[in-house]
Amino acid sequence: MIDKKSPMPLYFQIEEAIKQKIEKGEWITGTMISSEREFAENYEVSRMTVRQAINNLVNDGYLTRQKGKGTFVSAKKIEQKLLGLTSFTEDMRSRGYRPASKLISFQTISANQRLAKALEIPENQKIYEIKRVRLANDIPMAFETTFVPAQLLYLQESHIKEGSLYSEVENAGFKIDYATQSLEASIARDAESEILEITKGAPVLLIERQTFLTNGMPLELVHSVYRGDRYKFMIDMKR
Amino acid sequence: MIDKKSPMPLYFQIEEAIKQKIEKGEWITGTMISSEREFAENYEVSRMTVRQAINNLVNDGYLTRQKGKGTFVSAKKIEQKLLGLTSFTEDMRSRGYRPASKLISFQTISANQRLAKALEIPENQKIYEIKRVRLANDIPMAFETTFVPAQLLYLQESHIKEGSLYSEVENAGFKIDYATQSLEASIARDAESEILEITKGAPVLLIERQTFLTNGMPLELVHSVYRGDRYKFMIDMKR
DNA sequence: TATAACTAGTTGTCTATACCAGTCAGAAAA
DNA sequence: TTTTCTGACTGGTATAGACAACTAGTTATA
Repeated sequence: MIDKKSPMPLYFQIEEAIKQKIEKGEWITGTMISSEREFAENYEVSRMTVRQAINNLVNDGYLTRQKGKGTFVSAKKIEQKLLGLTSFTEDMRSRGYRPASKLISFQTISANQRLAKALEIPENQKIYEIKRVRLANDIPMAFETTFVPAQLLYLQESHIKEGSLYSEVENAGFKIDYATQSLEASIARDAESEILEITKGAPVLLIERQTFLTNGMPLELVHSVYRGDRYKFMIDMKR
Repeated sequence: MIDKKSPMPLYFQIEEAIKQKIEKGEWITGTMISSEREFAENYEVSRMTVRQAINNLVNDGYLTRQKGKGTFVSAKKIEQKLLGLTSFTEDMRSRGYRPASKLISFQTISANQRLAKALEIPENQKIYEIKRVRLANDIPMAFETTFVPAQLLYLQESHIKEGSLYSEVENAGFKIDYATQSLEASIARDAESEILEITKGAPVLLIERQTFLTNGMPLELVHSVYRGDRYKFMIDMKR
C-alpha cells in the first residue's frame, strides 16, 4: 500500500491512495475519511506526514476539513473540469476521440517583432517553429503553429513526433502555470482549406494561445485554425 | 513585527508580513526572499512554522520555490482577471467600448424539448424569450437570444430595457454561480447578417451559454451570434 | 588546463511530541 | 426530566531536529 523504500515521497503515496478511493467512488461525497491519527497509525508514518497529504487534497478541492469533526470528501467539483488548460490531446480524449498529430514542418527561425514581443525575448533570437495538423479519429481537426524560444529548451524533431511538447517542458524542469487565449471566427484561406480538407471560405475558429511558466516566462505562442464544422470550444466558468 | 501572544497564528502573521512586502513593491518580481532558516531565526519560530506561511503564499501564487536555490517572488498574479464570468456590458466596458442594447422582442413562449432539457424544467412550461442586439459604440456587435424560466422570476419589458437581467436576478435573491459555454465558428445567415449589418456568409462566432445559480438550478440559456470581424473572445486559464 | 571532489547553502521530506480549540455523546448533577 | 459537565474524539498550531536532494562556487587532483 505504502512503500517506505520508494523514491516517491510518503505523503505523495498517501495522497494518491486517498485520491483513488475518491475517484473510484469508494468514498462518495460527504464520506468522513479516517482521522489523521488513524492514517498515521495504519501507514506507520507521523501525523504531520498524513497532514501534508491531506493538505494537498484539500487545496485541490477533494477534501474539506472541519475542526472537531473530521475530514470529508467534497462534492465533486466542476472546478476540476473548470479552467482546463488542456492540450489538444487531452481535449480530444475527453471528447472520446482518438487524437493524433502529423508534423508538417519543424525549423528554427529568427523572431520577428511580433513573436519577440509575445515571447518576451530580444528580436532576431532563435525560436522553434512547429507546424502540425491535429487529427481526431484520423480526420483533420486543426492546423497548429507553435513558437517556442530555443534558449528555453533543446528540441529535436523526434521530441515532437514521439512525445508531447509539454512532457519535454516538464523534463526540462519547467512547470506550466497559466495561459491567455483569444478566439475568433474567420474564413479558411487557401492553404488552410487544403490542409483541413474543407472548402475555401468555410468557417474556421482561430485560437491564439500564449502559455506561461511558473516563473512568469512565456513558454510558447500557439496559433491554431480549427474547422468550424467539426470543433466546438467548450469552457466552464465560475463566478 | 510578530506577536507571539496574539491570537493570530504565527504562520499567518508571517504570511501577512511577507505578502505586504510584495504588495508594497518592496520585494519585486524575481526577488529571492530570505531562506526559511533565516526567517525562523529572525522571527524566533521553528522552520516548520515558516514553511507553513511560505506554503500558503506559494499556493496563492505569490511565491515560487526552487529546490537548492531559494524562494522567489512570482510574476504578478492574474487570478483576479481570471475566471471572468462577465456580462456583455462588463465585457465591453473592460475593452473600452460604450455598451448598449436594443430590444428586438420580448415574449413568453412554451419550452420545447431542447429548451426544457437545457433549463431543467418540464416541457411546455412557460419561459421568457428575450431577443436583443448588443452594441459597442453604437455598432452592432452581437445578436443575443436569452431564455429564462418564467417560474424563476417575474419579468417585464421594462426590466430588460432599463436594467440588466442580472440585477433582476439578484433582486429576486438568487446568486449566479457558474456557467458552461461553447464557442464555434459559423457563417451569418440571412436574418443575422441583416441585424448585424454584415454580408451574408461573413464569419460569425456562435456562443451558447448556460448559467447556473448557487442552488444548482439553471437560470438561463443564452444563444449569441457575434460578428467575426469585430469580436475576439478573450480568456485566461490557470493550470 | 580540465575534471573531480568538496563545501556551504538552499528547499524537500519526515519524525515524535506537545498543547490548543472545537464537537459531541454520555455521565453526573440539578 | 432537564441541564451541566466531563472526557474522548476531531483538526489546528508549533517545536526541534534529522537527513536527503539539489545548486553553485571553491578547492584539490589528474
